Amino acid sequence: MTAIGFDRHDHTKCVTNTLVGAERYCIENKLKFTPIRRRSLEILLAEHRALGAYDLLAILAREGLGTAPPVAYRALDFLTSAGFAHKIEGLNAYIACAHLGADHAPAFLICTSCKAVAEAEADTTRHHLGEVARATGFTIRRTVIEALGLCPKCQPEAPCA
Amino acid sequence: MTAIGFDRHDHTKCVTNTLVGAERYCIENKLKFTPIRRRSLEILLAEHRALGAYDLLAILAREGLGTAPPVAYRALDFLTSAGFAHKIEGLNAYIACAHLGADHAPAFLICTSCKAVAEAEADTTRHHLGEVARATGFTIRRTVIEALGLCPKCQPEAPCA
DNA sequence: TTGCTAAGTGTTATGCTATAACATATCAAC
DNA sequence: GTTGATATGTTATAGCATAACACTTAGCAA
Repeated sequence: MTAIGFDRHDHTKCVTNTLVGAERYCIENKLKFTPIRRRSLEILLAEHRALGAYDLLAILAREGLGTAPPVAYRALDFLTSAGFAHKIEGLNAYIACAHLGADHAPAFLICTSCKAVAEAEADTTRHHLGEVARATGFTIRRTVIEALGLCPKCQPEAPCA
Repeated sequence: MTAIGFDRHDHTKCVTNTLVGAERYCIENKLKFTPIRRRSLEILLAEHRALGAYDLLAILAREGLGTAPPVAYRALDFLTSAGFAHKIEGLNAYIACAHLGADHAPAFLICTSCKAVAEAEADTTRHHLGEVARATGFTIRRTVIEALGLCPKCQPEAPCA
């Protein structure tokens, strides 16, 4: 398992790959990757950090792409539906998907200090929850798996570098 | 593992046990189990369903126990801090703890149709997330593990009884 | 071309969720 | 009975999200 987010990595590649992948996915599935949607994904991709809908809106507004809340929420709905972004329920915030293409149950490690987010795959967890669900007759639509705490950089003994 | 919530069980016992347990815990830890706090827990315990803060407030208001939002949020803060209740992040709602006393990482199966909630223990999941956390140097404070979907009663082919 | 349809966008208004801030009350310890 | 800590009452406001409706654009068919 890999957890993209806290480790060093080639972020330019990370951004490009996701944008290219999203573009291809949209063509294949006849979805419209409009300027607002594309720019919203770019903004979320800029850092591995969770962004509130109104934070996103503020940036879009600065760039003349829309001023009212629905603009941001529509873009976020599109991105999350398509699997290009995820909502972090524990923060009421959004983040670009770090494993685009995988049909996945994402799990997140969320730093409550600097809001950095690492995305991991949650297969094991999913199986575990799946067992309980089967036993009780429950049908799972979506899983929310989040660990809130402190990232390596924000540990008490080693303050943010 | 058990998942309290969807199965038939002696709910009167379930309520009484939790209230008695909460009372004992408060005495042992010198916490004040005031009328508002006690009544709030009773209200959450009434059903294995998630209740919004304002739903709780409406009931408290009807009974003359407070009218402004902070009343409900303070009670909920107390109950969740003490481990008597949990917040369901996926619904922005609250539910009484079904495993009082256990130092636990709860996992929830949440019916998006009728809002029934089953609480299970998430030891396996916790271990799994713990592994990833250790590998990346992340310190976990709290885990949110929720599966959203349909409960046995709300399955498409068998509408709510 | 024209017109139809579906999807996307612009905008206003509103509702739900949560907390800040400050005044008042209660209670236990000294 | 004063002090200090905790709980409660109250007003106001901040933050998150969506309903509803008008307008526009793109694609397709007659």
